[in-house]
Amino acid sequence: MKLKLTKAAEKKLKRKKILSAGITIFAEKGFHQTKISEIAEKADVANGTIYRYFANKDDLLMSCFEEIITVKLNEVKLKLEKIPNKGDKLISFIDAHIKVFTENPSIAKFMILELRQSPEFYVKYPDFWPIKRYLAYLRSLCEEAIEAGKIKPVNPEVLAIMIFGMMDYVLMEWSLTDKIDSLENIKKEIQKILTIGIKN
Amino acid sequence: MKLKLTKAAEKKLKRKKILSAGITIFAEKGFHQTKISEIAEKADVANGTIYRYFANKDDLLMSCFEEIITVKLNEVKLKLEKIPNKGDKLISFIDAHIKVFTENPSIAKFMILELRQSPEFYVKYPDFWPIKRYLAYLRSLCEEAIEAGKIKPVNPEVLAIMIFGMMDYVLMEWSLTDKIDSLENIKKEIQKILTIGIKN
DNA sequence: ATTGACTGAATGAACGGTCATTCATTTTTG
DNA sequence: CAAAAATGAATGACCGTTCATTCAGTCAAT
Repeated sequence: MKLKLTKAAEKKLKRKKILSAGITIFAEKGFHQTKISEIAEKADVANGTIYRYFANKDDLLMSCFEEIITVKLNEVKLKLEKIPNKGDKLISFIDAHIKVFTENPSIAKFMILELRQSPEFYVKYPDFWPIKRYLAYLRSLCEEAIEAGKIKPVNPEVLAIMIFGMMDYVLMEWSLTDKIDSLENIKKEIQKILTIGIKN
Repeated sequence: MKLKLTKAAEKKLKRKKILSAGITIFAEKGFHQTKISEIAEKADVANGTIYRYFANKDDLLMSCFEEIITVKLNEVKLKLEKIPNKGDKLISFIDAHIKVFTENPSIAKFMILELRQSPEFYVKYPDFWPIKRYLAYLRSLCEEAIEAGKIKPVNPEVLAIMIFGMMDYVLMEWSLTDKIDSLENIKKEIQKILTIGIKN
């Protein structure tokens, strides 16, 4: 028996297919090196079809971000929900972040490389910047940890940005070279440095 | 009396002029949004002249990086030379880095934004990646501090990447928004967190 | 059950604007 | 007056986007 899908469901499915192809190819080649025609081919649709789902190439990229951030933020939240004490979540965040963003290679590459290349879009569409939601969540973890007295009363905004930036760059180096340590070691090192500092 | 320059000196001067125009305009608009003709105009040369000094647009961008990194790395080194004890340099690095990369707005923007957008070039020309020299210096500071017993024996490679990435992202947020604290506060916060950690 | 008109999705060839790059010519230099 | 350097108009490749056309599914009428 062939599954019968409603029209709306089919549309959503095709949209997802284009997004998924976009994520893969943007990750592989970067925004400017990626041709719409390549994404179309990978998604098994015609060039023009993409424009029935997305206004233009910019919009497609931003939608890919949106998609990934939504999915990944939920995954991270889910992982951290299991931790009973609110104040303890911050340190586990590093764990969850690394897991969630490295388990699928093409998504990892998309986030790590494409995101880095996107101040161009940050400047263009500041209101739709999807990372803001992710950073806001991280900041809320910092605030909770401070309130719980688990960590020192530093500026939560700055701390969140520091943690995110640090992991972003570490993961970029990790994904582009093979000289750097294993992720497991990196994770431990980051957690250690962040919690107790480097001072002897 | 008009200064007489040798041919070689004049050539170097024109090269610098093009580089300086490149840095300014790349910083303003990003690589892909910048037209060679704009750089030519700013540098007061013809389009074609640029191609007598640089192989192509990629090469020009990479040379701009090269130029900035060389100059700025020297400035940072100079600042840190004044610190007598080798082990103490690492914490002052944060100070020097922020000063050197924010004192000239267009250079700051170039480094902070253009560098972020360049994994594309990192992948294309890994051997010429100029940031490597900067990171290598930072790593050597970490190693010295460890040897001197000033900081805990963490992995210096990872620590250098963490510090660089952290500052890169913080400076990007700082340069693109006005919500974030003053640089002076940010600097202190980073140094505090890095030295003594966040744990209560 | 068959027909055929209707609808909106999908198509992909073609368009058009944009630059990076070239090179025949001019200008400068020594 | 060579030779080298600089010029900038012209070239042509590239690719995002469009839109006239095709196609597939739906359904009302017979």
